[in-house]
Amino acid sequence: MVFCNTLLKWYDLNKRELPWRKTRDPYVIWISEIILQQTRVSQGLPYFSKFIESFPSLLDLANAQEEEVLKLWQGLGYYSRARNLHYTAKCIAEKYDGIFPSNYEDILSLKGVGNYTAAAISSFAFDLSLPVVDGNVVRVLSRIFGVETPFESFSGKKKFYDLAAKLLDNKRHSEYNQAIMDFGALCCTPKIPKCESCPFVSMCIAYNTNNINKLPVKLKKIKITNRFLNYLIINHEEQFIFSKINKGIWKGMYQFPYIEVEKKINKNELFEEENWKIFFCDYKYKVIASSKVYLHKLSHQNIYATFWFINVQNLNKKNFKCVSKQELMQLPVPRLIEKFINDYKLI
DNA sequence: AACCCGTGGAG
DNA sequence: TCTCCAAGGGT
Repeated sequence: MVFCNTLLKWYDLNKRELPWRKTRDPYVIWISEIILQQTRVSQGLPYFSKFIESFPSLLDLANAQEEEVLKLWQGLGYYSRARNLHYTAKCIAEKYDGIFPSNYEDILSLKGVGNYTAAAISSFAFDLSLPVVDGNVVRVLSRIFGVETPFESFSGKKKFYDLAAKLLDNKRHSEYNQAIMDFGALCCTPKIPKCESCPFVSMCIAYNTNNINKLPVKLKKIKITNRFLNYLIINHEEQFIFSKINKGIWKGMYQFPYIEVEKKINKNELFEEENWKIFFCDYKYKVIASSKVYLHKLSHQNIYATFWFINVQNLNKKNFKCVSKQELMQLPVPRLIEKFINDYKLI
């Protein structure tokens, strides 16, 4: 009880003005929560504005094409969020008659909505008494209450959810949930937290045992693989070969055809690659130039990408999807492709 | 359970 | 340059 009173007092003085806090429209709150998954407010804010402007209501989103949604998401990353968002909008339009579900179980069942997001929507839009447990909450609770169990583990999840539920204010749930996340984002930050102005220093176990930098305990060490992609920039009769990606992390977006190789190789080795030969089989082609090597760092991959400018004399355009510069600009592309296009002023 | 998924900013 | 990681979720 002392905890939530202190927290709410801090919030009254320090809270951020954020556009999605001005509404109780579950659609708008849902959009904001999906955008903010693993994403900083400063990065997500402009996307939120664009998104709501383009799709003011759930039915606007449901009636859109997936490509439009991905185009608006371009540059934000984790593109499955955009695909799931669109899928779920259509699902709500059909299954729930366009009315956003108002109970926790139904909200949780939506694709792209997990424990955190379901609790957030339930709390912020419908004032249900559910604690949110996100990265901020885990960090704040682990430090103040000295919880050393990693949140990723099963027992860790139970500990943090139990503790969060116990601390939840029984009147101002929604504000309490906003407060603890703002507190984590502004005061109890991952690096160099502002302990000198923290209202919980006297009771904070991490602070008083000099363990601020050790909490929260995290398990996962992700493994990063290197990939070597050679994109083929084939401009034929004012059009580029440019096709839709049908699987993987960039599914639904577009890119140039590419030849992937196992390791860093030189030009002559590349031209002797089996996949290179298969791609160009009967074509008369000439390699005009190549780009620098782009290093594109993803969460699980380092992509080393080279773009090869190639002229093909006898290209059979029926075998490829070709688009004009104007069409290309309208299509959703991963950041890597966008950077290349900008660098070479293809558009 | 363990591993997968983007991008950019801070330090 | 390098590491960490941010309003997590799906498989």
